[in-house]
Amino acid sequence: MPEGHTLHRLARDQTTRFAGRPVRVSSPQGRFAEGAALVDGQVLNVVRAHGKHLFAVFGAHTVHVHLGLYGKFAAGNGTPPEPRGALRMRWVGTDAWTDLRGATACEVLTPDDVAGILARLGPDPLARRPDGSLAGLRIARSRAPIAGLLMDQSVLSGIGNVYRAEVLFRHRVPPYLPGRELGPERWAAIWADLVTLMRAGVRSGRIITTLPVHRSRRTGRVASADAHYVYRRTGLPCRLCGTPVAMHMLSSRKLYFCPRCQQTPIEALL
DNA sequence: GCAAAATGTCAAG
DNA sequence: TTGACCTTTTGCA
Repeated sequence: MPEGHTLHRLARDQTTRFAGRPVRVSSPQGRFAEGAALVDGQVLNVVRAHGKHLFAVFGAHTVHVHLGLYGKFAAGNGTPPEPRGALRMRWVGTDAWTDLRGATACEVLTPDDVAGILARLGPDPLARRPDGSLAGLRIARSRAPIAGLLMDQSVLSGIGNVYRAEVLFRHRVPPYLPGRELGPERWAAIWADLVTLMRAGVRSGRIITTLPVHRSRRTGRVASADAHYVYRRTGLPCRLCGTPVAMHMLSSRKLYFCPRCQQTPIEALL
């Protein structure tokens, strides 16, 4: 589930489990063999996330991982399992191991390379001191639909298709509204909401946007079918107004929204 | 047992 | 705008 919350959670966990000690790094699949050799046996300093990018610092070498659509880490304690399938990268620490498969990017970078990537990324709601003002300026100058801008990692980073759809619904924003028509107050509210939602996502490891409405009285849990307002709910009734949830393709990604709750005020009056 | 889909990005045209 | 990339999971026969 690689939106920003996943990467920040991974950074935190991997730092806890591996940092401060040497890590055996290998690439059973072979595709990362050269990179692995550069850092194998080195002490891991820290793992950090910015948006959907993960940076594991081994002295002057940084392992950069981008999970893309399919990438996934598996992890455990004790002896790692026999390598199976396309295992791009394996870490083995003193009592912990982790396996990476399917990532779009897994490479060793210099500090300059890392700075170059960070320079291309917009502010991250999961930063220690979140500041959405730069993203707000970009949005206020753009004619592009807000639904597209939210997914643009150079405008703000870490938002994927789920948070995009859900936050627009939560604020009743029409997805095609041009960025310049959003207004600063609405942007401030959206940004603050993203900070809250994504921090909750780091804690739980899931994207739940419907709390507290759909939490079970008995167990306090949210069923996966109840975790979202519109994401992947095409044709199902909107949880607020009952209108069937709509799905459009926008820039070849699926965009989910409620055509009634997310109308512009003027359209709503017609 | 196989096809399709999945939370993403980049390069080619 | 379209396809390539990469792997696992889900859903249908």
